[in-house]
Amino acid sequence: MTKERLRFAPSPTGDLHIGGARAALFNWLYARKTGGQFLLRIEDTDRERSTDAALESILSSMRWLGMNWDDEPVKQSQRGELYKEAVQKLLDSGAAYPCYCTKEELEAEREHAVAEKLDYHYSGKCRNLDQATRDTYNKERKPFTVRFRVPEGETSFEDMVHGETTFKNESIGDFIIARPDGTPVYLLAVAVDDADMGITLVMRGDDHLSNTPKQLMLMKALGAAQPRFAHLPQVLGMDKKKLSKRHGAASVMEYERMGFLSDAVVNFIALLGWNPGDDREKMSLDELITSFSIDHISKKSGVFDMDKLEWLNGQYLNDLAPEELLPHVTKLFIEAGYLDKDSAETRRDYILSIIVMLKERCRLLPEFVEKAVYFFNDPTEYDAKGEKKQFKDLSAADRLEELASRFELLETFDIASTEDVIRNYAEELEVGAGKLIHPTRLSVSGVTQGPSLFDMLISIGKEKTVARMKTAASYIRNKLS
RNA sequence: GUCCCCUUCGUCUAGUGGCCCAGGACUCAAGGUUUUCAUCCUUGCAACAGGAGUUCGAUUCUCCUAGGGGACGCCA
Repeated sequence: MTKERLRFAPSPTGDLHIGGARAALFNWLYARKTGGQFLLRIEDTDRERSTDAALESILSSMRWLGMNWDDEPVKQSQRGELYKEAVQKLLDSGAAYPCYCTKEELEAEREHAVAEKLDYHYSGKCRNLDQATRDTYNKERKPFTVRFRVPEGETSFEDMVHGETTFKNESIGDFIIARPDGTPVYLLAVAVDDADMGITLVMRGDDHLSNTPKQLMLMKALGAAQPRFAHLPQVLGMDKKKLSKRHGAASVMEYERMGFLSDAVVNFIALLGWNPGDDREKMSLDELITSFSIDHISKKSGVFDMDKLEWLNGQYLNDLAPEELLPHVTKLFIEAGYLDKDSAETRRDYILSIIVMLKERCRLLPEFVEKAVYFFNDPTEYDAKGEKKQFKDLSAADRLEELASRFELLETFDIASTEDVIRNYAEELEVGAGKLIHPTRLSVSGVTQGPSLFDMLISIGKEKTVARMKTAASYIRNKLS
């Protein structure tokens, strides 16, 4: 069996879209699974909208997601000759013809059809022009586009996800394949490139389903081998409309910025319109490769559910070893001003301990920053609700001060000793330990929730713990006097 | 308008004629664990678009209707 050759063909007019990323991923997975080739083709024939920056952004998103490609990416803008030859070949064989209709004329035709509620196709006005007329037009240097002469009959193909799909050719009007300046139009470029690149399987969005017969006809007329097709369902936003900027985040880059892990994003995207055939949800890249199969691709378009992505990301965050999280979290801490580069080195163990305490409490990377403030800064204010409950009278201040001084006397400030202090004092006061734990937490962290109090205290250290408790005590006295 | 595609819980989905008064996951709700929060565990709510067939039997097959999407560009 010959090796499969697949391709992803983005047009560099913006960042890598979630839908595009999914198409790329499926192609990549299939290529890697079958030991085939995964090629990149940059569809930049629209010079107006294509930019190098967009191309770079797309490539970097692909790298971030963990996809690599074989060979150098092919750029359509550099293959003008190839398309010209193909157009000439089609012209010579009579499979295509020059069309001298102007944009205005065509526009009028179209408007007329719409007004009359008629099915619009190109009228075929220039289809059977005699040679004499063409000669005169050419002598006048009348600009012309090249149109493909759609043959009679029907075009059908076996789509690997939709099954046999048939189009009547009469429902397809003669379409333009080259502009007056000789540049090719999408349909032609794709047909020529897929043939030239030896693509064996085209996997792309199902918005291309009705383009497929046109490409097939072109390839046939060109005498090229035809690839197989697999059309992927659309990715929709929560409102069931095509995912776009208005849905908040439509590009891969935005998810990176929001603090998602690439593995979680890939995993989630893979499950959009595909399933492994069993109940697995959290899957590594390798698992995805071995499990991937086209017959588990869905026909139904799917909604991008951010809640589920966040949940998945939380699973990844929680399952990752602290060491693996270290670079990500350190970077964010530096950005937040908690650390500088040097102290990040020396305080490695401290950061690691914070990660251990917080990772099961976070779903997104940036949550580490907000949840870790008090590991770096003294609280500047106290949670309002907590304050109302824990700092409501002078005895709260007394207790904090008493605890602080008992902590101060401790020779070893560890989990066992701090817990002893709290529990013993609670017993003396004949109250539950919670009565001391909650105010202590609030005084040291400023918030009412977080990791185990004792873990937190020893991590912050005796000195700071004591100081913060004393500060809180005088804060209470001040407020109540 | 014409052609093509699609239709299972709010969402992602399993299901290829009996195992389905439809299973899993997210969300939500309730309970348990926990010093708090989170994690984790348990339980619950919640769907085969509608109608005709075919069949002993349809979520699964056929047809029709409705709804949604795509194409009909000198955009890709």
